[in-house]
Amino acid sequence: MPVTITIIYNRLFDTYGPQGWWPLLEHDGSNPTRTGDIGGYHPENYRLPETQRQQFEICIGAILTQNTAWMNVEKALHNLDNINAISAERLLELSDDTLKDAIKPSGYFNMKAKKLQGFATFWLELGQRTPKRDELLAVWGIGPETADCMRLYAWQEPDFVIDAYTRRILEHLRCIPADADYDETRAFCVDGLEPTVPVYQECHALFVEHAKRHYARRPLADPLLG
DNA sequence: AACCAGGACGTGA
DNA sequence: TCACGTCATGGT
Repeated sequence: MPVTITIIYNRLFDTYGPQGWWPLLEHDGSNPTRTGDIGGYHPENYRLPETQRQQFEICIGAILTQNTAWMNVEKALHNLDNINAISAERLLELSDDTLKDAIKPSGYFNMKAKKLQGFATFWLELGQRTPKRDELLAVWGIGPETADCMRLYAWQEPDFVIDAYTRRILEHLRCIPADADYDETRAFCVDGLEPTVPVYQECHALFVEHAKRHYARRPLADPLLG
């Protein structure tokens, strides 16, 4: 009996419950918010984002979190918020040095400053429209995962997100071959899973939560070793 | 104190 | 196509 994505999803959801992604700096507090080291989650509220500001925040967060711990991204987002730069117009008004300084905690600040400026320009050209996946991929600095994150969380389009954690888990469970690429991994996830935005959002977030707990690359420091 | 984090791009073979 | 180097800060 092969392990299907449905079985995995149901077990993860039973274990961890709704994750409330994508985390936002601020949102309607009437909905339950996960407390802990990192705020901003909004379990069971699938109506976010409700403003263009939140939509833009998700997009730049998706860029800033490339190969970077979310905690560091949060610092960068707070810095940008403090200079009122969570908006395409304001972000483009910043000098390179000001922008780099604000996002420094998220690492790769030279690259990411360029990526944010490129995306902000694209955002303004886009207007109110929902970007197609290919349009996002054509923007320098936006690859498959970032594009899917933007569409799934910022624009509520049912694009399944594959990240390193998802690959690691599915490979370990022998659901996909070791050399599976993005699209092959995505095909496994999409096949059999209810193609709705809430399910896709939760599934991605649940993979991350599960991997953080059980798929660390190396064991955590053991006090026995001094 | 090394190891790695919610990737993407440029390069050479 | 593809394997590999580069980008960089901060938590554990």
